[in-house]
Amino acid sequence: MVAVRARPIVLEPLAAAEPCAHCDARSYSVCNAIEIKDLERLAAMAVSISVEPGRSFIVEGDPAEHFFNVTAGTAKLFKLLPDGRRQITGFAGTGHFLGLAVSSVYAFGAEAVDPMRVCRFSRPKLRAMLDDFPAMETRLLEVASNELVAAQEQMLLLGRKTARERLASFLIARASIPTHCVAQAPGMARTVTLPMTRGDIADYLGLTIETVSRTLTRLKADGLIEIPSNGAIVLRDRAALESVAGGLD
Amino acid sequence: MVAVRARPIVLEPLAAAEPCAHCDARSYSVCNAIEIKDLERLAAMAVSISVEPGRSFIVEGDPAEHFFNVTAGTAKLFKLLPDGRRQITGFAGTGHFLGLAVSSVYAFGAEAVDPMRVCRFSRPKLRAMLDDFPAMETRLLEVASNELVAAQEQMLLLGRKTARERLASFLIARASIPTHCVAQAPGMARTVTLPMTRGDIADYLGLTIETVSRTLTRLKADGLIEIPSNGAIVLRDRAALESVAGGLD
DNA sequence: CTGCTGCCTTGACGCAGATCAAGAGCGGGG
DNA sequence: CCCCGCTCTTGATCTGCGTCAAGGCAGCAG
Repeated sequence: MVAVRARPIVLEPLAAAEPCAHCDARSYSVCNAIEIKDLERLAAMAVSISVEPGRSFIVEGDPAEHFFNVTAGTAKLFKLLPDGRRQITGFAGTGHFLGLAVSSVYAFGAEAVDPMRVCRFSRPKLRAMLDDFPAMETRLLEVASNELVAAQEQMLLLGRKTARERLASFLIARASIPTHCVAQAPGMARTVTLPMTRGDIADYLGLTIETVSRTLTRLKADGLIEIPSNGAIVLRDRAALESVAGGLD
Repeated sequence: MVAVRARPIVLEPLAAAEPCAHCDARSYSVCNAIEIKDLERLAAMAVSISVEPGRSFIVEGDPAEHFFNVTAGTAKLFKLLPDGRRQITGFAGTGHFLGLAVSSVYAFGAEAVDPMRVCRFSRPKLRAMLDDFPAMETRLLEVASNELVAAQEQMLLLGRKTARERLASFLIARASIPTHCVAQAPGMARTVTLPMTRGDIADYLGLTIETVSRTLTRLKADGLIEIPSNGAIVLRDRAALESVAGGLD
């Protein structure tokens, strides 16, 4: 196992509309602003890439030449301090759009958490596409607005919540991601799958690995969750978790 | 002095293009995507409002009926937990656009820090305007992208930086706001004015008032800053501050 | 002038979470 | 099968920042 940090391998350019029309991610993503008849043009500019776990496909500070669209798997997005401290600013799952930045360089890095597939677009080409299809730009603004709201929520978490509240908030938020939970009834999802490590969770919540581990153990002892395996957590008392996440009791 | 929390008073609807064409904020703001000949239409839908210090003009959870554009003064944007813990997610100065949210309710509150003027737009009207002028939507996406980058930077600060690093970062960031510093040469601004209280700074940086006060005192003792008055700080050693802000030494 | 009211500073002390350290579980390779 | 490497858990101790408490100081009203 050598040179894992090398650039990901380009697999196939998408020649026809086919791949976009049948893409799993389309219904979640910005692409759904494009009508089927125009999908061919979108497909022509996209390049499908697979990224293996641990490999990074966006490097903070590199020239921002591409946009990405996640079609499978999960990425962690992060910023680093020179001494190695890391803050994960978000996890990008299926349908997530990456690379929004006016600047000429990426403001964050991105690395695959599990086996991923992404669609890659060149910035100038996507810009041209946006000029031709204002609906897509509207959709993009919508996405950006939602992320802004999520970012504000995360600032509240990082600035003002306790470790216990952070973990509860994290689990509740994860439970509402369709891809990553086994839904019983709407809003009643019980089992949350966590593709990322404890270290990733710690860096996302502004804590250490040890505190994450201890806090999960305590939530389990309190009967709020079960931990069947490292990659899964069962929400036993969702109402109580929500109340903890909101800063009550 | 009673009922300070009441709704702000509407002053004058803007009848002609005049006020927009001569607006101090136009060059900073999204409005500069609109050509002069179309400004009249923009002016027709705007309502100019003045907000006195301490008065809130956006309430978290209220129906999101309006967008705002700051034309003078500074607002603090914040989220609250039920027990009163507060996280200020940003300060909005002249030219800042507020209210981006797909949701039907505001995701944050906004309160004037100093005497403010804002332009208010109804959401449906602005939506119609955006459909007619895609350039404005493009500009808005640009603004949203920049805020997203700033939000990620703030997450790094809140999740991973020490109190000293947070204050240094805050002062450096403030120094690059044209309205709030006395610029000597480009990038060489020395005096930063701080319209907000220590409590506001604390809630912005995820600290307490006491820690903000102590940390500023220590930065002063170390010769990095001077504190001529409560509302102003002189950056004596900008390079050293930048290095502290970046997590070095 | 005096007293009041906010805001800020400073000091003493406590605690949530970080750090340091030692296993425990577990999957993969030989 | 055992060994190795990795992640996770758990315990002991430390510490940066929060909490509690006591003034200082400037602006304003009377």
